[in-house]
Amino acid sequence: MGRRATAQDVADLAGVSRSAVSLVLNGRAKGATSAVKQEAVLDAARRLEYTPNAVAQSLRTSRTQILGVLTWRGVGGLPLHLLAAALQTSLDHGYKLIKMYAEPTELDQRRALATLGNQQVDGMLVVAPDLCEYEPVETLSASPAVLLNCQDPGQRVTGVVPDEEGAGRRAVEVLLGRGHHDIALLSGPLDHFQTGLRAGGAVQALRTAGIRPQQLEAGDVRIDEGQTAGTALLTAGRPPTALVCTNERLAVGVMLAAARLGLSVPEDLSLVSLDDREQLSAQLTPEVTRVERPDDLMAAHAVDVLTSWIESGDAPGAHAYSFVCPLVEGASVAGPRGG
Amino acid sequence: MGRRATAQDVADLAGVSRSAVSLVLNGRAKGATSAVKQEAVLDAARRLEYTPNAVAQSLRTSRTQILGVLTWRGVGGLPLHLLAAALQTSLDHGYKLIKMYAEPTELDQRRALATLGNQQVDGMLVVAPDLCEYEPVETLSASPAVLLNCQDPGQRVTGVVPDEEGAGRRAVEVLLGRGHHDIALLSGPLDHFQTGLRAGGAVQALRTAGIRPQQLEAGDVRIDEGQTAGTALLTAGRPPTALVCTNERLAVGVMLAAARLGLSVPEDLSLVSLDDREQLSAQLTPEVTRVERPDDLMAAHAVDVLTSWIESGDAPGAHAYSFVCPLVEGASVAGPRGG
DNA sequence: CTGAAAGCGCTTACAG
DNA sequence: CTGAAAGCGCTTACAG
Repeated sequence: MGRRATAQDVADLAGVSRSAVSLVLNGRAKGATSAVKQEAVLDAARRLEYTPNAVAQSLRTSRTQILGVLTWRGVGGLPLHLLAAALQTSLDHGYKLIKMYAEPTELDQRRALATLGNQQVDGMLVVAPDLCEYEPVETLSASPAVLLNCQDPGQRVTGVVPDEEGAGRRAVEVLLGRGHHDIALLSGPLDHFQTGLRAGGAVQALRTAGIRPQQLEAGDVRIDEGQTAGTALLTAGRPPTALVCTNERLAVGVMLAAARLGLSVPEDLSLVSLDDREQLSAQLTPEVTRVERPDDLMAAHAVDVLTSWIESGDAPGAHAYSFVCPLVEGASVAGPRGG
Repeated sequence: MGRRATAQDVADLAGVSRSAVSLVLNGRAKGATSAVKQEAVLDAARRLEYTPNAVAQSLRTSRTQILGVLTWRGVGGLPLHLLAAALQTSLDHGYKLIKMYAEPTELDQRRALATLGNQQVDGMLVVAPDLCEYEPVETLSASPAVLLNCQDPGQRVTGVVPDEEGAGRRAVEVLLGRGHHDIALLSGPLDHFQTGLRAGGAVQALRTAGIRPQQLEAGDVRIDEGQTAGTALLTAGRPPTALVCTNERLAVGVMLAAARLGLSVPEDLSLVSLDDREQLSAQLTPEVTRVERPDDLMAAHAVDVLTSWIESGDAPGAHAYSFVCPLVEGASVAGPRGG
């Protein structure tokens, strides 16, 4: 990049000392430096296209304006939307991000955190691909750190999570509200923590309404698995009038199954999906009613908490923030007889 | 994080000078330091859990082991898969990544590159969401930089791109090879550079075979648009026996349209899609035959070129690397009469 | 074979 | 109101 101008170069050109340059450029000259000199510095900086070397600044101030992000691959791959949202907010706050992948093993996590620590990051963000319990290693609880989409069972580190159980409940309530009694639930593998919560919330809402749910468990969260399960459900002796899917890929499969069987949504089957932020259910015809995970809000909140902690210097108590998953109404829900 | 141990601490504990610590830990002690002292240093470092402060190292060596990534939002959002692949390879090479979003405007690009420059990144990676021509600002061409999924029309900066035209051609050839003559093409908006290339390649292959293609242009790359277009195509007077979709979301829509109409793939319609790496066409039933963009290979190559440039110190000539898009056979192609 | 010294580019008390 | 000096934690010629 050629040689970059340094504060010394600016000082030389402006005819002042290096300290003066630093003060003026950092806005601490407030009357301590004559207006003429201030102008000279500003002008010299402009002409030399001077911008301070962030590495040198960091070494001196021991603040890097960098957040470390630790993430890993889950059943649906990386939490790309959460990561993108976190990056957006961080940049808005004037922080850069250094991301590390790690296997969820303790050794790997520790190694990645060490690398981030050497890099002198100002804080850490742990972003889980699937909602889970996360046991933080001690380095984490000792420094500014926030968990996103996971939570510390020991409550030592602040976590920001979606209310997945509430999302499952809400999906069911939409159908109950339209008068459905024959409601089925199609989920991914139930041993998966996140799916378990979603399904659990849905089942609980059904039980509360005195409905014994018909439950199907797909082998995997995939479109084809959804199609297979959907076909089985719809060709059974007495198919339900409504269905909740715990993931939108399953919902796509169900729509394909219904189309194949000549059945219409919502006339023959009302459908509500929990969303995984891939924008699939929104593009189906009819648009599928869904309960979404508020990735943008969650990520923004996590970054807000983290940066204000860094900037205030004192640790807030460890909280668990639970975010409501909002309902987005499509056109896939009608009454039990298509009404 | 409490106070981290410094090289001085290690030197004190080991009873040697700071220089000795640095030499031993960087493996440059080769006989210059007695074996006993080397052991003492290593041992002290271990006991203090010493790891060098990367910021201080960077300031001294003027190497950060950080790559700057510049990216922006395209029609399908961010190029998340390319970014994930680039991160993976970078970490494998011992480089961290700092990512910046920028609008594709020159001002924004310039600002983001300036931030990255202040951070003293060792090199820059420009990752485009959709294949395009990218006019690099001068800072880029003056430092180690590689373009991923875009290319410099002026050929000053190395670019790594997929052969989208070839992908379009290949999709058609699969159908021609099975004896189809009635082949339609469903694309996204043709004024989109990437879509234009895909469609162009397909049309060219069709023309070469003496086939005048039936072309449909969806208003947007969405499932529902694909479904609408697919329905129109399949209910027309004389529907084609085969179809190429330029994007997998369109293919999902076509599958839904076919299912609704009681038509089967591939018996009634053979289908080939160009893939956008969302793993949708792979999860349809039947699995859709597709031509994929080799994101992992492209990203790995871009990072390889960039890091070896950084490490060798001298700029390689600006190249344009074009990557072949491989065919992945599903079960969505048969002969014109379902044979 | 080893240690003392310089210096990367900054910021910030501290004298004058 | 301003400049000279120290120091962040490292690496690397350079004396001894």
